[in-house]
Amino acid sequence: MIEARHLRVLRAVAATGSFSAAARELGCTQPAVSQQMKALEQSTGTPLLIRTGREMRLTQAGDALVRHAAGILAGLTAAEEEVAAIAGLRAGRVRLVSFPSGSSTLVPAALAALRAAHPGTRVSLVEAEPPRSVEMLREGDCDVALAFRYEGRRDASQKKGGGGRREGEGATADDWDDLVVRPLLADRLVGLIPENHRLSGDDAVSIAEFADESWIAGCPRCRRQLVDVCESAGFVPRIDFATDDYPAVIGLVGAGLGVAVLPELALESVRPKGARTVTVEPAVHREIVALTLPDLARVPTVAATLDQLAAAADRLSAAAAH
Amino acid sequence: MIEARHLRVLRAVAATGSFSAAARELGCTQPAVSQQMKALEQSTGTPLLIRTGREMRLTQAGDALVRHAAGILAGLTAAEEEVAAIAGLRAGRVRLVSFPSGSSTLVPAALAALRAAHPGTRVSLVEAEPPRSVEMLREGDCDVALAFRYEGRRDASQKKGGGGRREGEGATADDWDDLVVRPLLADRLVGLIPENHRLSGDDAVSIAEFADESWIAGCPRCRRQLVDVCESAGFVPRIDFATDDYPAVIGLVGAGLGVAVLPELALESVRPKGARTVTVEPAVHREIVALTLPDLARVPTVAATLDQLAAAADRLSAAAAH
DNA sequence: CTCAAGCATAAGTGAGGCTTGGAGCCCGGG
DNA sequence: CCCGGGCTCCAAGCCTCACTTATGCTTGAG
Repeated sequence: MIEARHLRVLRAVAATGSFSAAARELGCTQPAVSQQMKALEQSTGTPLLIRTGREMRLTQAGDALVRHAAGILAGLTAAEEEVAAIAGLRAGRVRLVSFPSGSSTLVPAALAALRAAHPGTRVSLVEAEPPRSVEMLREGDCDVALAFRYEGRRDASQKKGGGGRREGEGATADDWDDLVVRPLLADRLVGLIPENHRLSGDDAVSIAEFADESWIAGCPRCRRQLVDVCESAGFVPRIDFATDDYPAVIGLVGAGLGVAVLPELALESVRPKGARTVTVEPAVHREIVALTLPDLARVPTVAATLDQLAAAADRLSAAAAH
Repeated sequence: MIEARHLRVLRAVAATGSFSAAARELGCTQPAVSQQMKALEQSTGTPLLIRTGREMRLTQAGDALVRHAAGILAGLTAAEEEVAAIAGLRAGRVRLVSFPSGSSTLVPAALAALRAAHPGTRVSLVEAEPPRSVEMLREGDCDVALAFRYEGRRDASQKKGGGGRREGEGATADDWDDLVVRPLLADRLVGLIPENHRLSGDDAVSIAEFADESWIAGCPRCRRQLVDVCESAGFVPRIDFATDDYPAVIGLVGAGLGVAVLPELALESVRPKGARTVTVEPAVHREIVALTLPDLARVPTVAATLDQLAAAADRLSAAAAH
C-alpha cells in the first residue's frame, strides 16, 4: 500500500535532487526523509532512487511513481480544498424545508442574511407541513426543517409508555427527542374577524364569544389545535371552510364568511383586506422551531443556517414589539 | 493531511452503508473503522457521516470526499501496478551500452533470451568503447555497460596512492571499485595473419616472430595492450593501420597488408576471408564484464539483463569449447 | 590534507492504530 | 411483553511506526 505521504516526500526528493534539500522543503529532518524513502522502496519492492556520489537519480520505477504522484497529490489537495470550502462556508448546499407561513417570512430574511454572510453557500427550499417535514428530515431528504408546535404539546412523546400516537401514521414523526430543536420565536394566535363584525370594536375577545360563529380553519394541526382550545372553552367550533392557504383564509374572513384563529406570523406578509385582528382569550401560542439531526447540526452550513434563522427570528420579534 | 487509507475506509463505508460491513470488507474490526472515520472527520474538520439510527448517510463534505476518493485511489492503484509491472519484469526498459564486438555476439543472444523470458521488457542498445561507456554509466546515461579489461590490469586502481592515472582525462573512468562487476567470459587474443603468410602453417606462434611485421591495430585500449605485450617481448610493433572496426581489420589482414592480434570474440560473427588465426605466445586474455551501479544492480530489469548476459556468455564459451 | 555537505544508521521517545471487552440502542421474533 | 441479534460507541492495553537527536562514513572542494 503506497502512502500519499511517501509520494509527497518522493516528489520533493526528485525535485530537489537531495534528501537534505527535500527535508528542508518539507520541514523535517534528513533522517526522516531517508527513512521514508527506504520505507517506500520496501513497500514497492524495487529501488526507486540511485545514490551516485554527487546526485540523486530516479530509477524507472521511481520516475513512474513521481509521474503518478502529480495526479494523486493534486487529487488529494483538490479534495481537501473542496471539503475545506464546505467546512469554511465558502461552498455547500443546505436543503431546507419549511411550512408555508414560515417560508414567506422567516426563511427569506434568513436566507438573505446567510447569502450576505457566506456567499457561495446555496440553499434549496421545499415546502412541507411539520409531520411530513420531520419525516423528510429523518429520511435524509432535507437538512433543516422549520416546524412548529403548540404549547402544552411539547412533551407529546414521553419515552414510550403514555398515550402518544394520535395518528396511526406518524409513529414518531411528532417525537423530537432525537432531534436538535432550535427555538426560533413564539408565535401568538390571533383572531381574525370581518371588519363589520359585531365584536370588531373590541381589542381582546374571549374565544367563547365565537361559539356560534362560522369558522375558517387552517392546516390539519392548526385545526386540531383550534378544536382543542374551543373544547376547553366549552363548545365545538363549526368549521365551514378548511384550507392550508392562509391568504385564502384571510380572504374568506375579509369576505365576511366567518372568523378564524391564525398565527400572527401568517399575517406578517399579508395585508388583510376587510378583516381585522383581535386578541383572543385564552392566549394561545405556537412555537416555531428549526429542526435538524444531531450530526447535521455540526455541519457548518447547517449550523450557519440555523444561526441565521434564529437571527431572523429575533429581528422579526423585535420589530413586532413596536 | 488526508490519508489514502482513510479514503479507502470511507469509500467502503459509503458503499456498504455500515461500519461493520465495511470492517468485514476491509478485513479489520469495526472499532478500527469507527476510529478511522473519527480521525478523518477530525482532520477535515467537518462531519462526513451522519449516523441516523438505521442507516449511515454521507454529508455533502463526505460525498465530495468519496467522489474524489475514486480518482485518488484509482491513481494509487495505477501507480502501484505500474511499479509492480516494472518490478515484476512485465515492463521496463534497460539501457545497455556495449563495445562493438560485444554487441554483435553476446548482446543479441542475451536480449533474445531476455525477451523470451520476460516479454514486456525493452532494451535500448548504444555502442561505446569502455572508457566512454563507464562514464555514461556513472552519469546515468545507461544502466548496464559491457566492457572489457586485459589481465594484469585488474587492479588498475589501488585505492588512491600508487601510480594510477594513465590518461589525464578518465580520472576514475577505469576505476571500477565502486561498480558492480559481473564477469561474463574470458576472451582470448588470437593472432590473425594472411593465409599466404610464412607462418600460416603453424598453430602457435611466439609474438616475437612478428617483430618486423606491419601491424593492424584495433581500438585504443587494444592498441595499448598490444604495445605492452610487444614491449615485453622486446620490440615495438610497427602499427600501420588502426581502426575500431574489427571487420575492417580482418579485411586488411586478409588483403595481406599486415598481421593483427584481436579478441576471439571479434571473430565470432565474422568469417575471415584470406586470413587465418594462430595462437600467439604468450597467451593474452581479456575479460569481458558487465558493469552497473550498485543501486541499479538491485533493479529487477537490470538484474535480469545481467543474468541473461551471463547466461549467453556461458553458452558462448560452452560452444567454443567444442 | 582539511573542511563542509550529504547520506546512513542507531537508540530513544512519543503518538497513533488495532484489538479486546463491555455498555447502550434499536429492531424483529417468540 | 420479553429477549436475542446486530450495530455503534467507549475504554483500556498493547504494539507498531515515525520522528528526533547523535554519530559515523563517504564524497567533493579548497
